[in-house]
Amino acid sequence: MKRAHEHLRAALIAVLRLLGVAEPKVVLEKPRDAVHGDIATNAAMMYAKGLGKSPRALAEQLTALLNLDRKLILRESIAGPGFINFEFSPDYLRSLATAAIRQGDNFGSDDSLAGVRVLIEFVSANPSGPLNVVSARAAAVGDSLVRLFRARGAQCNAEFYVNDAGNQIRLLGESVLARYEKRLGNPGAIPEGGYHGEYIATYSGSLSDQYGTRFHEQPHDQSVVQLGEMAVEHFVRAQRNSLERFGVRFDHWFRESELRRRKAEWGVLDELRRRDAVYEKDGATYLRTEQFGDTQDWVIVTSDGRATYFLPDIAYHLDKYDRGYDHIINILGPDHHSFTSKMKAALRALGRDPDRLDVMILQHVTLLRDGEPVKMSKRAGRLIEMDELLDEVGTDAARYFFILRRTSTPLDFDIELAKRQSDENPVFYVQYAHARIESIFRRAGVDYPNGDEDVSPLSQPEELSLLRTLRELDDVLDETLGSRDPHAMTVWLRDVAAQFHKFYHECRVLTEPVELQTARLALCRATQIALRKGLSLCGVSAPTEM
RNA sequence: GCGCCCAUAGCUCAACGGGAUAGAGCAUCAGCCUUCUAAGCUGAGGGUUCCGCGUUCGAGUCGCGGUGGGCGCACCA
Repeated sequence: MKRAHEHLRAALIAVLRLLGVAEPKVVLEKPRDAVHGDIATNAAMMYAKGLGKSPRALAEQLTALLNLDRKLILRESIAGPGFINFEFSPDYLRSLATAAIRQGDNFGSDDSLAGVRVLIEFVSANPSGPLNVVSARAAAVGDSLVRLFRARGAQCNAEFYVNDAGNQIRLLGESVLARYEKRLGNPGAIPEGGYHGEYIATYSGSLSDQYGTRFHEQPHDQSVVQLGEMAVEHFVRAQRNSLERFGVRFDHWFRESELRRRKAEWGVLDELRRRDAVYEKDGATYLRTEQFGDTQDWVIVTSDGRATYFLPDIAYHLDKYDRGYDHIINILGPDHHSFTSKMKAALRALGRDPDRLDVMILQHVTLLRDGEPVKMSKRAGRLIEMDELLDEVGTDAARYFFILRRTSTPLDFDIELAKRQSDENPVFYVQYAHARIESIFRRAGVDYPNGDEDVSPLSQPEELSLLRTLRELDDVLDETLGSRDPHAMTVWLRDVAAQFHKFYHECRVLTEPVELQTARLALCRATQIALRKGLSLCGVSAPTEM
């Protein structure tokens, strides 16, 4: 889908070389205003000074020397301070329709990232309760990124880090046991820092039904350990179910307990010591993160000899590095601001290249109901859970809404708006375009076009604009992968749907003579393929009827 | 106090490594269905891109300094 761009770039570079530019860098961009054409370059303005010419004079010279394939680029013109604007040939645009039909589900995909290994860690919620809405946002963003990387042929893995070790799991066990004892009518108190959520009580209840008084009778410590482990498995399973329901599947659930079993955190400590990156103070062991670029030093071993969370986390990231990924991407919630500088400093201290690690911090999700903030679910005392949200608005609307804004901005999620089936709802606008196309095929009673159609009758402005927009999927993939943010996909989908609705309004399909009808059916089919592809990259369905 | 993120139309947001007259949707107002889904389309109004200085042919975009908001700054995870 880059044929015209690649051709133009090569032609411009050749001409600039001819004029004496040693290593020309050519920037091609889409003009903001469509009247300026399809592709613009500022090359004449960039190199005018160096070549001792005025930008416009250089632009004249460049265009005179350019040897362009008119099947791809129809014409060029010089404008403004020295821009050169190029216009796609209509034949090139039309060829995109049949190409899309032949590519089908592979439309927009290529192997430009073949051989690149990418690891994306996301959600990684504590296994002590159900997933909340921030986790849901992370799931939507992370999974879409995985799909986008794979569309470019990268070997991309999704990973969930399970914090199933350490003090918090003991607290979880204590909390479950306390609720369990209460249920049996025995005294039991949730410890300080323990878990009070109602889901703990629900889970404890199911235990007393299933196991009777067993955990009351055996030694306290044994019960705490067992119940902690059982609760972890219970909540991990529940989280996995919620995520699968959301269309999100992880390749690997990485267990912190596995690291601890290998004593990986202590191996890291040894290596840090060897590199003289730690010191003792007040009985605790500090990592010299400040020396390696953070704003402060951090404790990695407490004065009573326990590793803090940070140490096994370093071990975990070292493990990611050792697995040989080219890009290691973390998607974290808004309460992890300190993570990036901290972890990069630790990696630097260990002699690793911190640039391989890319940390995306997601901003908050504010749930609204008709504009009013909702903090608690109907069942009191608890944040809204991901499952409750899915019950109300469904997977499609939820996934789309979560990537509708850039990850760097807080997201207002209006539950009533997401449920509303109207023009205010951006998901339905896009899905409606897809369903509308299907209804044409239903009504026509014809087979889908196979890509051999003669599309030369397509010449209306609406038809050509639609084709231009379809081509841009390629640019959208570049952008989403570069920014590690799928949000641009929703902008493009809206644009495709809008261009289609305009076409639909201006151009009839089924009532036209057969040549035109055939060409327009091909265009409709290409649009449908593009919409389905874009939606599937977001994990959203493309309904054929609405 | 230190750090990260954000600030664009009444509201929610776009604007692809700096580009030409800053665009959509919602809301408001005015139109369009005996013809393929009106969950749609067309048009109108609406802006000192938070402020100031700087960098340059050119700044919403980059730099510095402010202002306002969000969030972090544990021998918790």
